[in-house]
Amino acid sequence: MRSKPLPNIPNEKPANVRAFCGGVVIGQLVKLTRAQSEARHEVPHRLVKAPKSPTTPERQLERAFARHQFLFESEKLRHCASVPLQPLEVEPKPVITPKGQTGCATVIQYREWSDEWRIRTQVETANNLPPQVDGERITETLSQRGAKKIAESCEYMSLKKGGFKTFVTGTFNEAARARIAANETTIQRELSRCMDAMQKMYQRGWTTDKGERVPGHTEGLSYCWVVEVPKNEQGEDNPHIHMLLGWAVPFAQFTNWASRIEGIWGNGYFHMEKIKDCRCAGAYMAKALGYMTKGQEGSQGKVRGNRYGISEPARAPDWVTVGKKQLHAMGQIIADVYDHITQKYGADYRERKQLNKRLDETPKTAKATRYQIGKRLQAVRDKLSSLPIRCNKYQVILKGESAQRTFLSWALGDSNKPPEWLPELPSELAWEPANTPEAKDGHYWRNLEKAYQHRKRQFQELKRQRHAVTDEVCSWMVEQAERFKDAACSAWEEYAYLEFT
DNA sequence: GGAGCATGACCTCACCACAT
DNA sequence: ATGTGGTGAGGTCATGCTCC
Repeated sequence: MRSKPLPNIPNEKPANVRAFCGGVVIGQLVKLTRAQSEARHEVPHRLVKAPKSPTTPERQLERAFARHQFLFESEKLRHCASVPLQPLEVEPKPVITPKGQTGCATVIQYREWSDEWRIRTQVETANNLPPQVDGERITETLSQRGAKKIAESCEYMSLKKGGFKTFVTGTFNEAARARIAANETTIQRELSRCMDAMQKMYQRGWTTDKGERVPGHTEGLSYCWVVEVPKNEQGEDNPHIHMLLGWAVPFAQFTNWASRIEGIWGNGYFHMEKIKDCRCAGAYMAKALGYMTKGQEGSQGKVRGNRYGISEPARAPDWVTVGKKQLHAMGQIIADVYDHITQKYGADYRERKQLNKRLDETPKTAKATRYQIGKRLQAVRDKLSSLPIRCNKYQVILKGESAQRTFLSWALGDSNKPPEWLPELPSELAWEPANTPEAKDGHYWRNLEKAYQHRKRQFQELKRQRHAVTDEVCSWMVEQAERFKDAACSAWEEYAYLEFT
């Protein structure tokens, strides 16, 4: 029986093969061709003339390999029987960071607009300088961060401000394209000029062509735009922008309003479309920017300047740190929760991923199939979003105050049975938040102190050998040490002030 | 996956001047 | 009163590496 092809069976240059098996050198066997082999069988003084089914070199080779395999396996078994196996560490020991450890902490944050709590570990990163940034800013793709900011803005607007209300597609006419190509202007510059004017119109109000006065707004205009530069059929750059506006007007004013804004744009078409379901604005944008969620492969067209923009009122406020505690066991606790969630709901996450992929691969024309996939996808999404928790290896996000309370009291070692979205917590893993780490617990201060101690030792050493140096050098050393101490102290004050006030 | 880090490029904002 | 545009001050963004 041959389960898999034999390795290294030479086809053309068999003489090169030198594999040891059962005392036979395979190369020599293979050297014999079928004709040679048959000739050998036809020796005159043998009773049996050439056999009907001669043992071919291939067959011999197979046998040799089988024998070798057998010997090898039995040798392995013998070895395993005589040498006892080392016990494997099945359950790794929980990692608990000692209290008072420098440079790491548990951070508790809150985001009001989504009513979410985030508990994460924070570690001071290596003090690496970021790369130098200079020259023109040219981007080829929308960054992950940009896509995230846009998605968050849509969510924020939907939850807090009634959502974006108008979807805009703006194009550039030939003259504008030529000016962009000639570096006379940038897309962003054109946009900011337009947004400046629109912002003023929004806040000051305006008069319709029928003489009707439309009052302005006290708050700023919410908007969010993204640039896209696909190639047209002739292979030329065809830049255009997609924009979401938190501004809509009654139907009677719409035409006048839209043509007025198109006038402000002045670079070509500025197509405005009322968003029917304001909570789905994010979907509009995602649809317009198919690539937004599709990783970073390939170029999406070169853009000089920024690739997207979000006005201040439309920006989703960031997380606010409400507490900073000892790291202690929190890193391990988060890792355990992540393990638990991926195990318990793994099937759902996998299904979501699979359905997303299938939806992506299904052509737009197959409406019925797409509808079916979409329906199942929605069901899985709903199921997952009904969980009060989501997490990755380094952070846990909890929806609402009660989930946050449940999580924290569980992490602190509450003996009550945890909800199904949390694992059992071994008692030795209970989190001890202890005292809040201060700036002094960071690497920065520790290093500063170390450096000062080093200088001090250097100086004392020199002082002991004073006879070896001149008074001048000695006083210079004193001055240096003192100067360093002053610099360190003032740097410390500045640092502590920045960090905690 | 998310965030800190430093920095240049370029944008946004508030305000002002001027035209209609 | 409204529209338009200029200006300086201050704000935002992208970038790559690193860590967990």
